[in-house]
Amino acid sequence: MKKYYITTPIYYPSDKLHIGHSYTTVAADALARFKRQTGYDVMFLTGTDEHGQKIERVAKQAGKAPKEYVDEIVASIRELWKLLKISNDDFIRTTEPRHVKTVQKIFKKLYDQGDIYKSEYEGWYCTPCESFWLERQLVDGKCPDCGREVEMTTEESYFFKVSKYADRLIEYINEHDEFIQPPSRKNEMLNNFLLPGLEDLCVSRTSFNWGVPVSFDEGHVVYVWIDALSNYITALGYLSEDDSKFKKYWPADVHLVGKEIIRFHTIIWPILLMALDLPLPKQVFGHGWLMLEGGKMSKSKGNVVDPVKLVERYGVDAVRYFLLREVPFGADGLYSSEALLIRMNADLANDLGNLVSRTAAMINKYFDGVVPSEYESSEHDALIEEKGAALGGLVEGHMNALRLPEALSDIWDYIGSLNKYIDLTMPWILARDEDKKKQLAGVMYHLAEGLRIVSVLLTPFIEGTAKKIQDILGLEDEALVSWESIMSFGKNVCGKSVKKTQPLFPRIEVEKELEELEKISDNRDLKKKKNVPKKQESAGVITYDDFMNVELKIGKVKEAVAIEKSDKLIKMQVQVGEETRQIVSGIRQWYSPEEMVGKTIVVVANLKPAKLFGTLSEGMLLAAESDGVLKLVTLDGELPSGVRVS
RNA sequence: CGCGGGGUAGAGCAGUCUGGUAGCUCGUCGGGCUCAUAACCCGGAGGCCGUGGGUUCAAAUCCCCCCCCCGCAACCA
Repeated sequence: MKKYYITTPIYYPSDKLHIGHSYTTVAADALARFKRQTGYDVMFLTGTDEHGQKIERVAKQAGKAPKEYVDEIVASIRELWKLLKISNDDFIRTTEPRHVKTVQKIFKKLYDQGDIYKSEYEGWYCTPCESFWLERQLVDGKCPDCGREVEMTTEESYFFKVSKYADRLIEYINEHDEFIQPPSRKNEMLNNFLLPGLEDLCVSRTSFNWGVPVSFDEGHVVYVWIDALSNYITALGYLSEDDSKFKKYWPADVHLVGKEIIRFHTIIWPILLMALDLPLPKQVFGHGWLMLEGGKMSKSKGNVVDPVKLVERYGVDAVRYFLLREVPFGADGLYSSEALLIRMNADLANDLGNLVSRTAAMINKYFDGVVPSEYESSEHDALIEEKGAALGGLVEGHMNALRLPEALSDIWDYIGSLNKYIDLTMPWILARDEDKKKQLAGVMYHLAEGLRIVSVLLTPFIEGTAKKIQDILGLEDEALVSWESIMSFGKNVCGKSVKKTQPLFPRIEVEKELEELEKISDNRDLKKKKNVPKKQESAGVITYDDFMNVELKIGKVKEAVAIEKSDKLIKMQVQVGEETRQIVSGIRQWYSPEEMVGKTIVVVANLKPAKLFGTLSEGMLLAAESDGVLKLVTLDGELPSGVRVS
């Protein structure tokens, strides 16, 4: 039996997943299901990438241990995949022992064979900025950001000799056109990263703990990408007692990834595999993103689409269909509620749903619900038969090239042919003449058989709907819905009892529904606002002492300039008592640098300094924002700067 | 000159590699039909292919300049 190993990226559980993640996973699922249908032994892997500084930090903010924090999110991710009918064979978490142990072994192995070596990260260090600088970056030998003294510092780290394998990788990429897909990505990787030359990669960190510990050197954790990428082989049991799956499925046939992480999958990952003396994955496919009107999805833009809500409202098949059909695979697609509703109406309700309805209704009306076995052919049959018999091959071709929208498009082209076939043969006319009963029988048979083929081909994409159609057509026998059974336009449906039906998909009034959605999102915003005070009453209460930990002081803005190249930042020199602080703030949308000068503001004086846009900020100013309007917190009257606010 | 993607009918896109009648879906207008979920089928209208220049018998397509949008990168302490 031929095998097929397909993976999704492992997702980062710092927050709930949005429709973009669902897209990748649904696409991988459709491919996995298709391969199973066509006789492959499939391994479909997904999972979560749970380490790293960011998780450590957000967990802390939530007052939880990292593991506790990710456990909850991972549970919600598993729920989501269940909801979207994802048929993954395994789910790997990078915090599982099976993964951690193997990553440690991999790291050790590479260290022992000399591909990972310990060295020192050396550079000029500016303590307040917490930054390393190269000699050439220094301005007059001082920190280019804050102008203060820097000192030569070194930090211990492990490095991976990626440069050693670069030539081999370039050669491999050039000899295997199918390795990086779509092809435009290949040039991007070669020109931007590989050909200019690779520097050895720093593969350990000492600045945080939430990671896979380096087994032979306490205090170091493995660089998160080495950790994460390894999931594709640790999940198969590589270097474990039972590596039968690894032997069976590796190398992967497809790593499906978002375009933002192609680089890691086509450079670091293959080099890691080369160092381990393992075969490379056959293909890394970087698909595009689902964009929203107004740009990329992101939390800060407040435009994240919750897949759970969509499925609850429209059903899993509508959501799956939309994702797989609407987005050109390999390029960016656009998500909008309107586009989703239009797809549902036009393709699912009108074309497919209605075709099933009218076919079932006619077979019931004219033949008591039984697909006739005896019939006469008509001049329009040939097209339906030929297209029907060829459809499986067309779809298979597209699927093998990962062209999912095109596969669906071809299926819908056939659905269109069936709808047209009804108009051409005009069965309602034939039904008036008893002599034409056999011609009518021929029409019914072709429609039912055509729909049988459609239902089989739809299975990997929208299984629920496919099963419904098969139920209506009375196709209980597995042999009648097998892949082999649709390779020819046969008489498979003859004699089957066809049920009367309810519509497969409702027609939705787009305008009304959009208004409805608008209301719902308004309500949601209201709820959010109402919830805030409640929280503070309970868990969020702080003591007086807690509050006094925050040192708020009066400050006067002496100078203010916009930071060039940044849209939002203003750099200010603020007088706080005796000292002058540099504060960087993202308020340019609301205040110009000129109007900031002379303002009396409230400053958080004991905030840890941080770098924004490469510029040091020693504190933060208070302001309030609502619905896109931001107002500074200022003083009602005059007081000297430096005075404590409490 | 940071990197990349894009500007084609009212909307969303294909066509550009390999020049030769500008195409698809939705919408819109008109017609047909009544088996069906106001659905289905047919037809029409609607495009200086971002601007300007060049190559060519011929440019959406190749070359050059410019304009605009978006994403990435750096950030909204």
